Amino acid sequence: MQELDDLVSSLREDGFRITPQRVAILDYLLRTDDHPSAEYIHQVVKKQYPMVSLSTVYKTLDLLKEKKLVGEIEVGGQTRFDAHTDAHINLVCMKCGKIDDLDENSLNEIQNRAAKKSKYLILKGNFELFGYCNECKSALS
Amino acid sequence: MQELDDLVSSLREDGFRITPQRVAILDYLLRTDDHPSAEYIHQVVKKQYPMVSLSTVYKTLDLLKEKKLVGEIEVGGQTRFDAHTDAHINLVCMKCGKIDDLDENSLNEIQNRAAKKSKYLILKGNFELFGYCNECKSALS
DNA sequence: TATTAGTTGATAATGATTCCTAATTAATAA
DNA sequence: TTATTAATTAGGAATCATTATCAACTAATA
Ligand SMILES: [Mn+2]
Ligand SMILES: [Mn+2]
Ligand SMILES: [Zn+2]
Ligand SMILES: [Zn+2]
Repeated sequence: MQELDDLVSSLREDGFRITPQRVAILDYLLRTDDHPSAEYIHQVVKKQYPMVSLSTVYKTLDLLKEKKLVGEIEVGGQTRFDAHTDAHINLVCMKCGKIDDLDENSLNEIQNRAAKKSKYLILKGNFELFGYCNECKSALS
Repeated sequence: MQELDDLVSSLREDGFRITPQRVAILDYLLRTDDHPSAEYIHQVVKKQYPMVSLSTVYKTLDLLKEKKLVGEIEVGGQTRFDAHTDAHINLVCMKCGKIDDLDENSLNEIQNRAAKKSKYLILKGNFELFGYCNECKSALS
């Protein structure tokens, strides 16, 4: 994938070492829209690279967050990660735990207006809607 | 305060027991706009009611969440609470940890539009902007 | 005032995340 | 290609916010 190669090159240019662990984690994050937890990323990546440790997953995620290649949202006491870095809505199903993305044009404008009104220097925004997904709401007790 | 009395009455009508601990915790949440953590609520309430335990703070917060009298946002690995239950933006300072409220009319409309587009049954929304508050951005290294 | 089911306080358990460090290895140049 | 070395990793221990447990207490009711 072109995007993966570009990002890997840019990490190397920034002086970071390119390890198979880092590439595998970034590759998975770029391919999925699952909003996986660190634990889940570990399970997935281990299938292809059984040597990857959970510690390395956490450290790689820290690196990718710092480089703004992934975002994070905290849900139910754990952090879920997302390589979809434009401002968007995350729909969180409170029953099955699924998280879906939803584009919403007005978010950037809201963010700019908020920066002006509040005098905060805004670095990122998280927009979360909690409820039941289409499947889970049908199966409500 | 009238609002406190009304809410206490409504809790009693729902069959919950009215204890001094519960009243003190709800009273503090209604008076502050601090977005306190459970630990912080415990510190504050203990000054007036030294017998309140942290366990009780957590259990009371569960009750108030269930009754939708308080909302919660997860920030930096801990939960912060808010009796301001209308849809609004929470501005989170990543340096000093302060959280400010900011009203934004379009949020309810966004939420309705998202419910239609996604087919989710939406139960609540959290809108968080992260950055540096006016004081902290001036003091940036 | 007695009854009793709901509530509390103290403490243990849990679990996601962070910390620590010896062993490994990606990157560079001889 | 091989040697050098500082960055990175793996694995386990530590942390800490939250949840679970349960005997003692008490708000509500009659
Ligand atoms: Mn997303
Ligand atoms: Mn708020
Ligand atoms: Zn669902
Ligand atoms: Zn600040």
